[in-house]
Amino acid sequence: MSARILIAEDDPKQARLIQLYLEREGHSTLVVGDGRSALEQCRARRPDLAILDIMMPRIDGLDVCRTLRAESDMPILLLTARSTEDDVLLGLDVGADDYVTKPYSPRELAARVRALLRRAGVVGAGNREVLTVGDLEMDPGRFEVRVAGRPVALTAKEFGILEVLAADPGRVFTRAQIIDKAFGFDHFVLERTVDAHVMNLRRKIEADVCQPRYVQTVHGRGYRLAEQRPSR
Amino acid sequence: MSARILIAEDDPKQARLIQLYLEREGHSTLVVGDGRSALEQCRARRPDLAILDIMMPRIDGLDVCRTLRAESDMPILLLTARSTEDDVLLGLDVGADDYVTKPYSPRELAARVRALLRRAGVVGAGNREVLTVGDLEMDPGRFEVRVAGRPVALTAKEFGILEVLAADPGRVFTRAQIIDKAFGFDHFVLERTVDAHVMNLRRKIEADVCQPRYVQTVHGRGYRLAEQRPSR
DNA sequence: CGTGACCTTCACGATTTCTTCACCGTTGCT
DNA sequence: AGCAACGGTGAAGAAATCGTGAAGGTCACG
Repeated sequence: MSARILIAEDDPKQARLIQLYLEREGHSTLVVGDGRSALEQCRARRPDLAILDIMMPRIDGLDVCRTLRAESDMPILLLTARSTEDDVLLGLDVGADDYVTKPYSPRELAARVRALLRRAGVVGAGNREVLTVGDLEMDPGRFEVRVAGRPVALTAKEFGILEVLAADPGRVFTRAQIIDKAFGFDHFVLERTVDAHVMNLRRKIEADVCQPRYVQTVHGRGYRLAEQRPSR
Repeated sequence: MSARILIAEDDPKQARLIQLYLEREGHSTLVVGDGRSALEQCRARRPDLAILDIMMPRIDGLDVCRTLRAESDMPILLLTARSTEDDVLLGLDVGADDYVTKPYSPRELAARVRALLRRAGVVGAGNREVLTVGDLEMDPGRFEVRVAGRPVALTAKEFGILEVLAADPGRVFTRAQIIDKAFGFDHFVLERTVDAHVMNLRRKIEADVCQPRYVQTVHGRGYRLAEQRPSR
């Protein structure tokens, strides 16, 4: 349960406090004092979670968050100095997974870190939306998929893959992207593994596996979920 | 304290924002991205409250509201993009219980949700209501559970877990979520601990522990309380 | 200060799921 | 057509997940 955590906070006292608490929980920490370092270290070290103060020299936390979010799904927790709603709104808008407003209790911070870490790796944590594509319905909250009303039992990975594809029907995802988004970004598997899952998935949801109606192969690129042409 | 709330909003960011705020208040949410899904999910899941954006694909919020209102008296809150009076009038005319104009503060939204729920008797009743799932009855106010009329003595944790699951039957909860919601946000416990409690719980409420009728395992995800198929 | 209820963790085995591999048919390019 | 890269497929070993019993710890109560 230990993780590598980046702490971006320009006030050394604050940083030390956070560091102390998190290390007591068995995590290893890395402290940086400004936004640019935060960005660099996140890219280089790929921590399991980043804690970003919003007000920082050079690049502010919001920008760092925005940039990071564009590159990865790493869990990000924002520290907002003021508890004005604008800050919170902005933070979430920018893609943060959670926020803590100062002054905070270190205990709360640690708890939220813990919660975020547990949820990391869980696909669709923030994407609990009922998706419908043609005769295919999926409900991430219930871990349920129905084809033409008939429920289908999928495994975790199969569900994850379908979820990724369904997030943007018609768009082609490479195997690398699928592994990243469905399995978690620290998952090391061969790309061919995706093929195996896709096949199992097809066997469960396709009427004719040779002529997939939903999960289609794009030769040399990857897979996609076909947009269903409403036949009416 | 907790209600099941449907959020119909086509902008994922907005949806996530609302979701985060409401879940922090202890509610359980379900997000849909278009009007048709909103209608379907409302009919199928019967949430305690629906939040509808007016501008949505497929069927707009006003129509959804009108239709829902014709079939039930579920509390409905409309999100209107523009704050023109026409919209507001139209919204209320169509049977909405309240409306919030964008841009709104999440705090305000949460407050209105609370008010609506209280008015509807969902939350105000303080969960004095007895939850019934098949032959399982639980009375959170009394800390009492009965299976087929026979009272069963549960420990605090067992009761907490059952309560979390019962808040939204059919929905799958990860062990992390269960720990957060049942034990408290700052409770530090291995996820496997949940298993132990679930087993003890099953031994008390299940006729056949190997074929759980209530608390079911979802491999790779977590646990859920089965929806009981009314054998009509 | 002993007792018992409860919570948490651990360890083992059973089961399910994941991953890889090898073989072969397809596809796309020249 | 011929070639090389690509993807489908089934099987099998590896790994993850879960159920289960038991041990140790904490706390309240008598």
